[in-house]
Amino acid sequence: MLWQVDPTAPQPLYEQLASSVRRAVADGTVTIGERLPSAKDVAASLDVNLHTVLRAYQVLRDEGLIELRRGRGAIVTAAHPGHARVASLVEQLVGEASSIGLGRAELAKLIQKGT
Amino acid sequence: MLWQVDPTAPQPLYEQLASSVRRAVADGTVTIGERLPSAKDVAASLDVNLHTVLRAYQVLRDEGLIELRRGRGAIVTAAHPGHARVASLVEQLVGEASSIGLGRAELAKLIQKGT
DNA sequence: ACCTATTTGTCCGTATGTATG
DNA sequence: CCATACATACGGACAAATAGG
Repeated sequence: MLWQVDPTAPQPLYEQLASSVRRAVADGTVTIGERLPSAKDVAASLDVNLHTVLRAYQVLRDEGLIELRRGRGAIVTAAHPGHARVASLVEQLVGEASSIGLGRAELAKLIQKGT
Repeated sequence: MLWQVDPTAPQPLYEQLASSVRRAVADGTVTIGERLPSAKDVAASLDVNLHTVLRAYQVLRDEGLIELRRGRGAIVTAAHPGHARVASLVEQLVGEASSIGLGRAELAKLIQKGT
């Protein structure tokens, strides 16, 4: 896959790295079930710090696009970044809402009304 | 406010720090508009690393509980952690959904159905 | 069952940048 | 102009989970 990083760009490196993965997933360069190269390898090949790559991976995990596990690496779990993000947010939202006593029906109303 | 950290606990330090703030907000020890002590001060007083405190603050920002700004610090923006989190998620969700062509009505249906 | 290598997770330290006051 | 405070990036160290021999 294509990794693009430009140290002079206004966006942080970790965000550029995350975008590279999102782009690759979006255009089918990498597909569900595939494993991304280890953060160490990416860092070495791009000459950026290991932590910077790990941070990008964690961003993508929070978006629901990949799954991260020690010893295993980063596995792509969704085909469309946008959909994965929405699905992830819905899941989190339903969980958090229930913890303050809001069910799906109340949530639906709340969203439809516009806060 | 009360900062509790236990290096031997299973939870990460940054999560323990975030919990301390959540607790303080929940019980009214700190209120909306108040500023949390600078990450540097917290780090020094608890003898933890600056980044660990900053990470905790960033978690709380993602939850919608505080606002972070360079030079200004961390300002509490919500009275109830749970509500802030839900509101933050709703806001993000509506935004992300619209970027993939989903409006509030479709979202509401999607949430009500249960994935 | 054991050991080793791999890979992410956390924490520490340092340096520099950027926005605020 | 200068001090404050968060943001990013680099580096190193160790822990924990996984996979494979």
